[in-house]
Amino acid sequence: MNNDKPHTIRVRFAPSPTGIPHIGNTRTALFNYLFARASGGKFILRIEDTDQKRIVKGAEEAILEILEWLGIKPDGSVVHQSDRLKIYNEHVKELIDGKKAYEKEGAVWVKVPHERRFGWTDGVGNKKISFLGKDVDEFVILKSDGFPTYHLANVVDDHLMGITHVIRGEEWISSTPKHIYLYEALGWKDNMPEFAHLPVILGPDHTKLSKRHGAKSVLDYRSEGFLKEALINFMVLLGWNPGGEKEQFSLSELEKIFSLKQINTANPVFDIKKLAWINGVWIRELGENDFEKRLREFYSRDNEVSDVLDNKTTKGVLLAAAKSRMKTLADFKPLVSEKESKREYTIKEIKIAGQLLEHLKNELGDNWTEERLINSLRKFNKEKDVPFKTIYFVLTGKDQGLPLGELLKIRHKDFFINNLKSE
RNA sequence: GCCGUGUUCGUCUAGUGGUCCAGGACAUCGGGUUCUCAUCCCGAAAAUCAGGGGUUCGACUCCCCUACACGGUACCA
Repeated sequence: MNNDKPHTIRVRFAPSPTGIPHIGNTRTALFNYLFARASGGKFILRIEDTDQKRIVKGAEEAILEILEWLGIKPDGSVVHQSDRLKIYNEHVKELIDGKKAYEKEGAVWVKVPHERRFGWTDGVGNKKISFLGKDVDEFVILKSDGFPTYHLANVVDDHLMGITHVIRGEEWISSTPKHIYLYEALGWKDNMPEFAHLPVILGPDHTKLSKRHGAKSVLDYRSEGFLKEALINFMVLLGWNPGGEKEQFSLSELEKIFSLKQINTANPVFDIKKLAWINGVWIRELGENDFEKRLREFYSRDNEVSDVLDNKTTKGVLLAAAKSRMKTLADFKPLVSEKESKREYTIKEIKIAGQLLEHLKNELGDNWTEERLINSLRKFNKEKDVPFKTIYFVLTGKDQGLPLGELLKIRHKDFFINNLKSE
């Protein structure tokens, strides 16, 4: 099976369904996927459900949904290790028969020769890593519950599935000598995969990324209004850089230019500010129809926002005006909501509101157009020496927001008049 | 403790012996455009290249040591 097309690159993403993958784990999937696409190879999804006790309900569904949403589609069908117990058992037996493994305390163990040295050239950083056999602990390959451990199942599957490159997190570096030994013991030494270990993402405090500081899943980010394009762009730039000064990359672009050689060896620190920035970049990149589609998906259960989007006559101006003012899709509602909380007017502002109301009545009468409005506000600004910042506030009840011209089109003059009357 | 890996502006990074008294981006600060806020444009500040030894005519780039960080040290993955 592994020899049918020896030159085809095959990689796999092998998560265990013990929780919803956070952004770091998802980045591992992304890198595998990109490497496969960039080299014309295959990207396989394998669920490593060998630890029955720690399986979390819904975790596998979440993994699938993440890949689906991101557009990182696995090739072929999903493999479950729990379906392959017989295969692992056969290999365990082979190892026992060959005196490479032994039973002890109800489990099957392997001990690597102490005098040996196990080394490889890592695909990340292209550097040699090696361990002395004496530093590799004796380990279990088959647990007493009949399930294999990662070490055994991983090696057997990678070999049988013809995996050519094992791209995984750096927490596996010290296990790699065990894996190399297993390949040898099973007689597969001559077509071992290449190993590439990705540096893990650190939180802002330089400790391992955890829930506390942003190790959320991409599903969490999605519900906060982040775009998949931005998440992909952000993840790929954590530890990978093609060398130029370009910062914005689409998935399809990455599928062409990605390379393992350009992955850094140091641990990057997660920076939410940069994620927010790149998300804004991608929002501004959206065409009007696509922008509306994303908003409708995001606000599918919000009637107020849906109603606003249903108004065909104002939708165009609204979307155009909102787009440059958003970092996430969640920023849209505060921009358009009538119910948005307004702060208290100061005494001075109340006075100005009254004056402005008089001014506009005299200047505009019932004929409010954008041009007439702005011109008369300019006049008010000059005559009364009231800064536009204040004018904007007394007209809208907010310190910032959409431009007045757009607001006139969307909400009409009564909106302004009511704000000038209220205090 | 032991084993492994890493260390360039606050952060992401460019840089593979001379073109680097170190370039870009985010964030920060200042300015311009402007009806607010953004967008956009311009500019500033920000790294004695972790520290110390070598090697070399010459080191951010090669070697060694130290410090620190991260990973591993489970019948978890």
